[in-house]
Amino acid sequence: MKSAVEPLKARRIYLLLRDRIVTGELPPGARLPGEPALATEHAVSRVTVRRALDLLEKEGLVQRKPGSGTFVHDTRAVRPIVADLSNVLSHLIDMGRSTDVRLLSFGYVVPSEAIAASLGLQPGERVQRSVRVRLIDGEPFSYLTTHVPEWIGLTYSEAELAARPLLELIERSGVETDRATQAINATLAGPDAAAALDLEIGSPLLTLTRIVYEPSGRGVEHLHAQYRPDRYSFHMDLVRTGNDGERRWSPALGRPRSSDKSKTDKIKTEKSKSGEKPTRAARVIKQRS
Amino acid sequence: MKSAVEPLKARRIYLLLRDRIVTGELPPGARLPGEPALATEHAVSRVTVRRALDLLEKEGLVQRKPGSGTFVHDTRAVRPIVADLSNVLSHLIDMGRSTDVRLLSFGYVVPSEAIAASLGLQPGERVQRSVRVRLIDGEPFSYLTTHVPEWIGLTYSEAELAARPLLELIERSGVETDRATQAINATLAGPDAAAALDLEIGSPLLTLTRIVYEPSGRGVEHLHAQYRPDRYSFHMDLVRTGNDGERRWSPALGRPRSSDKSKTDKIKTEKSKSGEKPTRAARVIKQRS
DNA sequence: CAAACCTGTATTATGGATCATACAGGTTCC
DNA sequence: GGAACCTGTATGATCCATAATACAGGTTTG
Repeated sequence: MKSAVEPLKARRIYLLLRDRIVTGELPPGARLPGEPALATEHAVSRVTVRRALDLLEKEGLVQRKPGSGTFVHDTRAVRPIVADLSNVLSHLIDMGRSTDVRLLSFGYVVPSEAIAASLGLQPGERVQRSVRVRLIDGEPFSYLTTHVPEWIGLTYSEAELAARPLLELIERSGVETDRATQAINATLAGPDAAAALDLEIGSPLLTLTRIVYEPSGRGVEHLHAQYRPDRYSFHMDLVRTGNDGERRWSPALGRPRSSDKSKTDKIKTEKSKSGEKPTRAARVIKQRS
Repeated sequence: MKSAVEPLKARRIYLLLRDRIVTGELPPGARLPGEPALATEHAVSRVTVRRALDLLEKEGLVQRKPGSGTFVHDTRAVRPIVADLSNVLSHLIDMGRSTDVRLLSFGYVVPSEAIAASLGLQPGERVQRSVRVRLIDGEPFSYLTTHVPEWIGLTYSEAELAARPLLELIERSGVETDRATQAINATLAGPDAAAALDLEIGSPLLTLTRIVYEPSGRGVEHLHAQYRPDRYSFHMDLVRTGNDGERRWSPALGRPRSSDKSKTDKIKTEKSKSGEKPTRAARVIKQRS
C-alpha cells in the first residue's frame, strides 16, 4: 500500500503560516518564531522551514532581518471587502471604489447534467457559458462562471455581457426574476481560477452558487462564483427571533449597522499607488456593481 | 538561484482535474482522457497521472473501469448537510439524525488582541476558551472554537458546556443576548482542525465567525467555526426586493422551501441503531441543536 | 565585551517522487 | 477474431525535497 500523495512539507508550513497571518493571529509587526523553533514545532528540518519562509517573503507577507528575526510585514493591511447576504457590495459603491470586469470566456455549450437540471433544461439543450473576473481597484477578487439558457443568451452580445450586469440583460430580454437559491461553500483553487485571481493552485476559495428562477419556476441563470477569502467575505447582522426556550437567529434586514468601532469596519479608501500595475491589454470594461 | 518550491506534480494534476469536474466542464458520467493522453498533455509520466487519479478515486469523484476508462462519478455519494443562515440544522432534526459534541479543550486564557477587541475586553482580561467538535451520525463536520468573558464562563462547569448549548448557558447566567454579527469565509485546515475533522492539512474549510452581543453592546461570545465543505454548507432562498432599476436580493425568511414536506420541528429522541458505533471513550455527550 | 539569540550559507546523505519502459488482462469496435 | 484502445502492475534509474550538521556573521541584552 503506497502512502497517499501528500503536499510538500515546505508548502504545508507555508500555508499554515500564511493562514495565521491573514487571519490576524499573527498581527502585522509581530515576530514569528525562530527558524529552529518552527523546525522542531513542525517536526521538519530547518532547511524546509526556510523554504516556507522564502515563499512568504517572496509574497511580501513577511520581512526577514538577519540576526534579528522574521516579522509580519505591516503595510500588508488589505482588509477583505465585505459583502452582505445578497452579495451586494454596497460599501464599495458608496466609497467610490471602482470595479472592473474582465471577460475571459464566452460561448455556447451543452452544459453538464447538474447545471442542465438546475436550469430545468432538456437533455442536449445548449446554454451560454461565460467566465468573468471581477477586480476592485485593479486587484482580482472573484472568478465568476455563469450559465444561461441559450434562448436568453442570444438576446445580448458578448460586448454587452462584458459591459452590463448579467441579471440586467436577462431581465431586458423580457424574463421576470423573482426568486433565487444560493449556497455558500469552500473549495481549492484550480489552475484557471488560480491564474485569474493571481493565486497559487490549491489556495482556499469561498464559493457561492446561485440559481435564479423566473416565476414559472424555470431557472434562468446559474452562477458559480469563487472569491479570494483575503479580499472578500460575507457579512451579516443577526437578531434574536426564537421564542423563550428557542435560541435562534435571523438575519437583520436593511443596511448592516456597522458595529460601533469594531475594527472590521475600517476600510482604507485610498491606495495611492495607482497606475503602477497596468492591467493586461485584453478586454477590460468598467462596470458598476 | 534555487528553483521555487512547486507543488507535487501529482497533486497539481489532481487539482486540475478536480476543478474541471466541479465546474461542470467534465459532467458526471463523462469519460476523461486516458492516462497516456493525460500524461503527454501535462508532460508527466503515466505513473504521476495515476497518482492524481488515485486521489480523485479516493475522494469519490471518479470511478475507474479497467479496460474501459475513468469516468466522473454520477451520484455524489455524500450530500452535504444544509444549514440555513442562522446556522440552524433544521433539516437534521427533522430527519432524526443525531449530533454529538466532543469537548476537546477547556480552559481560561488571555485572548489574542483581535478577540479581546471584539469582546470589548480590557488588556490582560481573561476569557474562557473551549474547542469542540460536532459530529453527525458519528462523522465530524465542524470544529468550534469559542471565547467567552471569564465572568460569564465561571457560571457553568466544563461538564455543562459539553452537555448544553453554549448560548443557553450564557443566558442562564443572566446575560441577555439580542444581536450578533457574523462573517463567512474560507481557509485552509491547520493541524488541529485537520485532525479533528479527519482531513489532511491544507484541505479547504468553510469558516463562520460570530460575535454575540448583549444589549449594552458588550460582546459575550466569540465563535469561530470551521466546517468541512463536503459535509456542510450554507443555503438560503432569496427574493427580489430592489425597486425598478435596482437588482437586489434579500434572504427569504421563514423555513427554506426546499423540501415540501417540511414538517414542524419533529425532534426524534431515539436513534434506533444505537450502540453500533461506539464512539471513542473520551467525553462524548449527546446534545440537542 | 560576551553570551545567546537570530538569519544566511554550505555540506553530505537519504528517501520519496518521478520517469521511462515493459507486460498482463479487460473492453470496445470493426 | 483481431486491432486498438483502456487500466493495473512491476521494474530500475534518476532527480529533487528533505534531513542532519556545521559554521559565518549580525542583533540583542546584560
